[in-house]
Formats: sequence, C-alpha cells, structure tokens
Amino acid sequence: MYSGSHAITMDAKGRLAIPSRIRDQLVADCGGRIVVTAHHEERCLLVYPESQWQTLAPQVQALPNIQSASVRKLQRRLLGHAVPLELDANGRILLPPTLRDFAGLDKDLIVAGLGHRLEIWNEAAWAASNEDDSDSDELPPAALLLNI
Amino acid sequence: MYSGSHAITMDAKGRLAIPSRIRDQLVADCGGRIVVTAHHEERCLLVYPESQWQTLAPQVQALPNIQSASVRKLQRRLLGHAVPLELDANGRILLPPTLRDFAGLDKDLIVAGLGHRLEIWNEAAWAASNEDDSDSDELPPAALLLNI
DNA sequence: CAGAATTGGTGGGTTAAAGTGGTTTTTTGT
DNA sequence: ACAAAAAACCACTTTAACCCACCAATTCTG
Repeated sequence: MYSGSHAITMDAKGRLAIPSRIRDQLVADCGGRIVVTAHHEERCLLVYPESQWQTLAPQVQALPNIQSASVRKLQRRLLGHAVPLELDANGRILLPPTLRDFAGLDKDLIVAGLGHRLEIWNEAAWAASNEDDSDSDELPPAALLLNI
Repeated sequence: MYSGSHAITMDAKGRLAIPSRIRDQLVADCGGRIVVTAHHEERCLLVYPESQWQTLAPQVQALPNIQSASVRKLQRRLLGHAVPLELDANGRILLPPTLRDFAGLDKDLIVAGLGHRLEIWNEAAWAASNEDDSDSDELPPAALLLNI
C-alpha cells in the first residue's frame, strides 16, 4: 500500500531516483520490476509493480474495441505507453522520452503513492490538479457511504 | 504482449527500424515475418505477427457483406491493404508507398504496442489522438469496472 | 556535543548497442 | 535492354546501460 507524495528531480538523461521508502516496498513487492505507463485521462504517469500490471493489462486488452473509439483511446493510453522498467543499482529508473513528453516532465517531479500504484507528475501540474476544484461529476454511491 | 510507444524515423526510401524491444519479441513470435495493413477507422497502420494474422484474416473474410457497406469497408481496409513483410538484417522493414500514403507517414513516426498487435502512426497524428477528448461514445460497462 | 560513518540522492564518463543515412548490387517490370 | 525499385552491405551518430565518484543529510558513537 503506497502512500505519500515525494518531490524528486529528474536529471538530464531522464533518470529519476525512487524515494527510498517507496523503493524498499517496490523491491519487496516485485523485486524492483515495474511497469510505467500513461494515465488514461490526465497528463501523469502510472507505476505498477509488475505483478499488478499482469492482472490489469489483459483486462484492458480484452475490451472489445471495434466500434468504440473511447476504448481504443483507453488502450492506447494504457497499453500503448506501457514500458517495463527495472530499478538500477542506484535505485533509479530511466524514463523513455515518449513518457517524459507525455507527462510534460522536466526537472522537478512529484512521486505519489496511491494504494496499489504510484503516480508521477510534473511538480507544477500536481500542484495545479490539487488546486483545481472544477470537477464536473458527482461522487458515486459507494463513496457517499464513507465517513472520512 | 506488445506495449509501449517508440519514436522512430522513416528514411526517404520508406525504411523504418523496429525498436529493439519490440523487435526481439517479434522475432520470438514469428521469426520476423509480419503483416502490415490499414486500420479500419483511423489513419494508422496495424502490424500483426504472421501467426496472428492467419487467424484474423479468415474471420474478416468470412463476414457476410452482401447487405453491409460497413463490412465491405472493413474488408477493404483490413484485407485490401495487407502486405506481408519481413525484417531485414538491420531489423528494418520497407513500407510500400500505398501504406505510407494511407497513414500520412513522413519522417517522424510512432510505433506503439497494443497487446497482440502494433500500430504505426504519423507522430503528429498520434499526439493528436492522445490529446483529443472529443470521443462521442461512452466507455462500455466492462471498462467501467476497471480499477486502474 | 563533535566527529565519523552510513545512507540517500545526484552527476558524469565510458562502452556497447541501437538507430540512421548512404552506396552499391541485384532484381523486377516495362 | 533499360529504368526503377528493392535488397544487401557498410559506415556513422546517437542513445542507453553500466560503472564510479561526489555531496548532503542523518545517524551513530566516543
């Protein structure tokens, strides 16, 4: 169960060091083998332990897509950007240029734990998405039962 | 299971190098023998390992088409553009001009893995299709159950 | 409390591999 | 037989993987 947000920096080569707290857990969960991909709606990256991904990916692939442009888009986002990566000796990963571009990443990033996955954001975009109150949709019934 | 997006360049002769990550898997799956064809709705190319294509093509061909213009269009796109190709010694393929024209390919391309197949896009068109939120249709119920 | 040691994070250089561009030879089609 | 296109070959540039070194911060220890 990942949680918390961490500010980190990406160097000129596109390498970023996973914060040690998260790293320890990633190594425990999956030996440091992860899959990084694009979020289906927002300009951020998703990080899954390999085992998580192996249950999610086939479900996404199996969606019927012949007559649904939005399913195809979902598949392009999730499958079409997914790259398996492994932590190097220094606990870093090298993000491919396509993923850097997708999420608009430059030097300053946020890595956030969200339960079974992580998210990687451009620091400014992360701040903006926390700022923004303009969500158009309502919370679903299950959420209304929560007592926070 | 193919995944990930890779930016590559096509040279003036229409040659393009399949990214090594994907290439290794293609060689493992089908010895580098592939079939490239046109997408039925979008201006991109589809790449199947030969074995995949041999199960898909007969199904498309067998669709009743007497009274359905859309089936005939589907068949023209998928069957009518399909070309068998083989990776050369440098891991490249030579795309016929008709397919280049169909997908509006020039120098900068994206090759994306989408499960059992690949897609080849003009780089600008790929970016636009990721950007575009104007999907008219809703996600199907199966997709709504996903917990990404 | 001061100094030493360790850990986490960062940056750079080297080597091997991948990607790209061009030239020549062979084939194909007219 | 000739022209055009594709295949094969070769050479160069760029990138990624690996290694090592450094700095900062925190912790441990005398």
